[in-house]
Amino acid sequence: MTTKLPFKPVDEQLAYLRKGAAEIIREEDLRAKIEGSLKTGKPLRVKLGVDPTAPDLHLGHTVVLRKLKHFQDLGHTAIFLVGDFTAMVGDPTGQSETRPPLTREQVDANAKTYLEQVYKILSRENTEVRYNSEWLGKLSGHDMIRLCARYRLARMLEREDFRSRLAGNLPISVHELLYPLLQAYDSVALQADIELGATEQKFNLLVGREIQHAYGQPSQVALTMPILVGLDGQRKMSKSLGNYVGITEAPSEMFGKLMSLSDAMMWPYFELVTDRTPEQIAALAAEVESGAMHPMDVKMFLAKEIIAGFHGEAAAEKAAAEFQRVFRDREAPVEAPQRKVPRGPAKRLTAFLVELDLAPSRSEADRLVKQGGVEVDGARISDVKHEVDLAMPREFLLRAGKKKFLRIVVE
RNA sequence: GGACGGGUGGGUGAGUGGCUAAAACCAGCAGACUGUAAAUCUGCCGCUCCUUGCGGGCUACGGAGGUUCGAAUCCUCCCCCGUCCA
Repeated sequence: MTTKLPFKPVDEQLAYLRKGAAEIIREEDLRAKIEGSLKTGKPLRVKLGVDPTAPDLHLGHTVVLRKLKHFQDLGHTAIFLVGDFTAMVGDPTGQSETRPPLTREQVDANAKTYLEQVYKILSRENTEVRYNSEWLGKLSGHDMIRLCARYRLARMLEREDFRSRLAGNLPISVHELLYPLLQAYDSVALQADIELGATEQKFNLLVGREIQHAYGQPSQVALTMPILVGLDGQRKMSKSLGNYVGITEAPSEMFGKLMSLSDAMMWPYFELVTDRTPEQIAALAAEVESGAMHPMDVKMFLAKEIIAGFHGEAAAEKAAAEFQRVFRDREAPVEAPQRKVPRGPAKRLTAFLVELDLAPSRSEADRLVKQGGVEVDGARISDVKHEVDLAMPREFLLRAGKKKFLRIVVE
């Protein structure tokens, strides 16, 4: 036995890939493709396309990236497709309204930041990064018409967001209909064997299957991942809803956010954003159920594990310790972010809060103080007229609301 | 091109001349209770000024003008969305 087997057995691969997946269309096809690659020794081409619209990734984005990594782990080819061309079209998926297209500069800048973050999950060396302007930018008018001729309007309008917008008398621009076709054409150009996406991408992925077929290629397998519900436990994690955990956020920040998850919500998180196996997760759930473990402790595992993935073990431990100290033991944080302030005459506390970005407006600061949400060195200040003495160099801890702390250094 | 309906605060959505900074609900924020969870309760929820008061000023109902002592509400023009017909 000198030849090293590049791929694991079919069933083992399948089990690994199935983990956390919402749907695999069709699973038989996936099995066949894996078998084929075992025979020929050729890795499968797995495509994940992203719109470089939001350059700040959050945990929601990592769900599908993690699945791509799984393919990578198994020795297949991860194709990270930057939809630089399609971003300028604006993907309507999941949007209740037309998305504003981006300019070339925005797209380039976003793509760059995007990739840096992506490599926190994917292996840099083994990822094939492509830009779809490479082929979409070269399509002639004739090519476009040929592409459009391959699909039917009625089928296009079956898509949920088109249908509901139509029903709700909301605008649909014609170019939005092109988006699924262009995405499908990407699969043709890349000769994708598998395309990944969130469940909301299902329609687009299926169009890919049909278009590939129309262009004489075998249809890709569509593998969808569930959408990660945000911290509010209600809606999809997204930056604009503010219910997200950014992957570049500070460990302590992440920790606080993850701990604010409801108990029930931590299970999907274990499943979708950690590497625990379904069996391990089930075992934990059983322990919580039986009372052998406190849900909060389990949630702390979760938080630590996620943070360790982005910031390392040590940082995760530190964040956990700090969390315990501040919130469980109600002590002052050791590591509140510091802010240096020049010496000067005394200042209204409310004005000071706005200046430090602890409140968006003077009125808001006023409310915060009146409602007892502001503390200086642990002492609640509820007098709106309170003035902060900045005459002499000194240090104090300022708290605004539940989570915001700043160590103020007057110099 | 024609006929008709519509555009209100972060969202849904009331409101047809003063009592409306604009109902209600959702979201959000703060406090209490907790495990910074959830649930619950209480309060807040445009900006700004101060004498922090059921206080003053400013801004706001697609845009611009106009009528009026007074406009989200009436008029004119414009922009945007949808429906039906072609």
